[in-house]
Formats: sequence, C-alpha cells, structure tokens
Amino acid sequence: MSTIRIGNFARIAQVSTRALRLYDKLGLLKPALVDPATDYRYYSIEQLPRLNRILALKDLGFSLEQIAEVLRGDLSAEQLRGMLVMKRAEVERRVAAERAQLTRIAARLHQIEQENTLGNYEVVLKRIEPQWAALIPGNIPDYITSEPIFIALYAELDAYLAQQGIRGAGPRLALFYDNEARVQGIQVQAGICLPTRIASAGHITVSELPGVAHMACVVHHGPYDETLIQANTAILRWISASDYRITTPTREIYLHYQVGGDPAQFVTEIQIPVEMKGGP
Amino acid sequence: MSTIRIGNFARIAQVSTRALRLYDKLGLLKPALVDPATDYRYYSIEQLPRLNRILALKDLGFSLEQIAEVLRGDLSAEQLRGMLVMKRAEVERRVAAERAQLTRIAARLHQIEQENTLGNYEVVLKRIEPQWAALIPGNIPDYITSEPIFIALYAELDAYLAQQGIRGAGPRLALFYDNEARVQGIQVQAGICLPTRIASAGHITVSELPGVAHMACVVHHGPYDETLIQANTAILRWISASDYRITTPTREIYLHYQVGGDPAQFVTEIQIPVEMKGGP
DNA sequence: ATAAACCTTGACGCTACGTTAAAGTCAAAC
DNA sequence: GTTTGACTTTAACGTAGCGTCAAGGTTTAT
Repeated sequence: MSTIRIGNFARIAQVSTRALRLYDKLGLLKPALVDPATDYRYYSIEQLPRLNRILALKDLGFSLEQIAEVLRGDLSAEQLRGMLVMKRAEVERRVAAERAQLTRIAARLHQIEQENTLGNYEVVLKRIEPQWAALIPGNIPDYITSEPIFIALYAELDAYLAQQGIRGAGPRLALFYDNEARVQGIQVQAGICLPTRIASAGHITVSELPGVAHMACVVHHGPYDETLIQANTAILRWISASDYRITTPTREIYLHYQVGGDPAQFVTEIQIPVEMKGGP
Repeated sequence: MSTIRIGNFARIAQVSTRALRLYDKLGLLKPALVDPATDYRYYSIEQLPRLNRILALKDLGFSLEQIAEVLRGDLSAEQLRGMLVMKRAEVERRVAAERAQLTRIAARLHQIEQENTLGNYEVVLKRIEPQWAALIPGNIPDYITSEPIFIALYAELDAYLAQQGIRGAGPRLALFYDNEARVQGIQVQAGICLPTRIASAGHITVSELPGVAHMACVVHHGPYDETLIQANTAILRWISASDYRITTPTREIYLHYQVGGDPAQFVTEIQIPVEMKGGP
C-alpha cells in the first residue's frame, strides 16, 4: 500500500495540512502510518473516502465533535435523522434572522438615501420581562396636553406608596391604550415599577405587567416637544420597515424625569409591543 | 446628573455587564464616571441612546471595530452607504449559501428515510485549478467495456513520456465527452497529469485542462464493477438534489491503479463539472 | 455588624482552523 | 556526496464577542 505525505494528500483532497493535523488530533482521521523516528504523517489514498465523508458532514453544518460521533458509528439511523432535522430547523432560523436583517439594512439604505444621515434615533428590539407595578387609570385628550394629568396621577401614586412605606420603587411609566378612535380621549394608566407585589387600594391597582416577547424600543433624550414626535416617527418607520405589526398597550418609561426639572435632561423610553405580520 | 452602576445600566439596556466592559475597553462607550478609588464604573441614563446606537449597528451586522469608526464620526454618509451595500451583499451571499445547505440537508433526510443509511459515497464540491496534461483521444463504445482501450492509450502515452524523459508525472485521468446520443460511441481522452508544459507530438497533445469553479467529486474505492455505478448514481443524485446542472467533459482521476493490480485497491475519483441552474 | 448583592481585573473557553516561527527531513539536481 | 529547496514537525498566538468562573474589594440593606 503506497502512502503519501500530508502535503500531497491535502492537495488531492483540497484541504489544508493544518486541517488534516487537527482531524488527526481529534481522532477524525488518523494517518495510515506515522514514522516513529520523524513523526511524519503518511496517508493512504484509500483514506480519501473517509476524509470526504468528514467534509460532507461539515458541509451539512455539523461540528467536528458531532462528526466524530457519526464516524465512530455509535449513532443509529434514527439519531442521525434527528440530528439532521434539528440542523435543518437551526439553519432555517438563521435564514429567517438574516432575511430580517436584510430588510433592516434595506430600510437603513433607504433612509440614508433620503436623508443623507443615519438618523438621530436608534430602535432596538427587546424582550421585556413581567414586572410588578402600581397603576392608576386615567384619560388624556391627546399626547400634547397630557402632562398635568400625569402629574396629578403620579402625585396620588407617590402618596400611596409613601403611606405604604415603599422605598425601593422603580421608574415611572405610562401605558397607552390608543385605538385610533379617540372620540373619548385615550385611556392610559400611570404607573410606578415595584420590586415586588404590594396591596391594591381603591382605584390604585397593583398588578404584574405582562412580559412582551418583541418590544420595539427607542430612547428619547430631551424635552417633550417635536423631537419626541421625531422619536415616535422613527420607531413607527422602523416597525413598518421591519414587517412588524403594532399591538397595544404601548409604554413610556420615564427613566429620568423630575417635575420642574430641566427638560433637556429628561430621558424617556418609548416601548411599542409588536408581533410579526406572518404570525404571533 | 445621576449615575447608576453597571449592573443597573445593563439591565435597563438588556445587555450583559461583560459587554459593557468590553465596549468600555474598545472605546465604544466609556462610563460617564469612573471612581478612581474603586474603579467602579458609573453610567448616566443619558448614555442609553449611544448604547442603543451600538446595538442597532451590531444588529445590522457591523463588527465592533466598524461601529467604533461610525461612532467616531469619521465616515461620510457616502461611506456609510457603501458599507451598508457591502453588508447587504455579504448577507445575501450567506443566505444563498444557507439555502443551498438546506437543500442538501433535505436531500440527506430524504435519503435516510428511503434507505435508512447515510450511503456509502460522499460527494464534495471542489474548485479545480488548471492543470497541464498529455492527452490522447479515443473512442469507447460504452463505460463497461472500455478498459482494454484505455490500457492501449495509456501504453502509448507512457511510451511517449518515457521517450521525452519525463519522470515526475502525476496520476492518469480520463475525460468523457458524453452527450447522451452515443450512436458513435463516446469520445474520450486519456491523459496523464504533468507538472509543466512539454511538447505535443502526433495525436498526443499537451494542453492545459481548464480550471473548473464547481466540480462535484466522489471517490470510489474498489473494482470497476456495479459499485462504481453506485458511486455514479450517488453523484448524480447529489447534483440533481443540489439544483446543479451537469456540464462536460466529466473526468475520472485514477488515483491508485495498476494494470494487473488488485482491483480491490483501486481508488478512482469521479469528477463532474456543474453549474448552478439559476446561472453560471 | 453582617450578610447579600454588587463590582473589579484577569484568565480561560468557544470554533475551526490561519499564520508565523524555529527546527528537523526528504528528494532531486549538481 | 552535497547542496538546495521543498516539505514536515510541534508549539504558540490570533480570530469575534462575549460567557463563565475565580479571587478579592465595595456598597447597601437590615
């Protein structure tokens, strides 16, 4: 049986010598012969099919470790089928993710060609965990003139929390149940995040805000003027470009806000729950 | 300006503290304040938009290094557009590759459900470089009864190479110009690979075999009997499952072969040039 | 005062090799 | 027989973007 050195074998099979040495070390493909004096590896042409099997499995997306299992033969056809099915699902997920990425890239390109800039607002998609909060319902005529109403609602909430002796409260937030038909104003809830459940009282209810799998978020830094509208525009454009559909309620988190504080330092996160147009 | 510690900032923005520390080190996002006594990092809520910009760019597929460039602002809108266009092309390539991988996985699944095995032959796709060879034309009636004809052709080639004093010759190969209409047999060329160009003589021509971008290859180990047909079947099924189209000439490389040798030790590589059905 | 939660740097791991680097081996040509 | 050049060996580091300890210091709440 004639043997050849690693370089020739590598050339014939179109792999690098480095890869062959790695496969040797991992036990995927041991040389037919190793000269004990020089440690030179000598391969036989008859080992080509095994190497090609390695390459083919790699091509299917298996890791070298998985290939080692397959080659050791300790897998039934049923197990192999299972691995392939899982691999297929995995690749399908990756393809879907990359297609979504492509649509976002296209949206950016469109934007940069329209406005010659990347824009002032960045939308990110988050998963939001369930969160306890004390809530108080309200009604606002529109978004512009809502601040006094919210101030009153938060005053009531603050009083309740103080009475309950709560200290470690989180940021304030608002929920908007906007349904496009605003004949009777917009139903809202003003709220304060809580680390844990406490008792409800009167029209102040303490409940767990549900988690949201896909929440489109944008952070607005500054006063509540037309720049906030820009932020809203940005997030709505992002949502439509990304092929998502808006659901309710939308949220605003007042990450940095003080009554009477400098509006230039306000930081607000706008959160809009979305779902894919294809399905939930 | 109120600051928060890294853990809170990480929770708000849905990133890990490890990532924030990395962004600090890379200069993407320095904390608003670092306590010189304790080295604690303190972030301001107002840094959220910058972090979100980082996350959004990452989401578009940029590396952290590229994001650093973008954030430093030393890129024009035109350059940004260029980067996005390149990124789009790159993702499109990846998607195409993964879709091809999906079809191959599906083919394997189909095979394993039909035959309950992964099969004896592995097909790999290679790029073949141009290669000098001495060729002699011939004609065979069919694949089964061709061996004596080839033996004669190789004898003639061997004689010519010996006369020319060539020693470092490569393996023998055959080219098949099969066109499905075999009324007059199959045009073939028997050849021997050469390290460099030498002179042609008579009907022995020395020419450079063209490189092939996509060559579907399978290695057959054993005699030229029905198992060789299995190998051919395997490669043809692979090609049709992978959405490729066969072109000519097909090649056979006799990696290990001796006239009168033990057929069980023969090693032959079957190479079929293919191109994608969509286009070349 | 003490515990629990939090922070720091540093080091290693991950994947499948690519890329030097230093030193030893082989084969052909003179 | 020797030179030369192509080839081989092990070893070590690099890749991208963090995850995951580990060992030790800090802050905050009770």
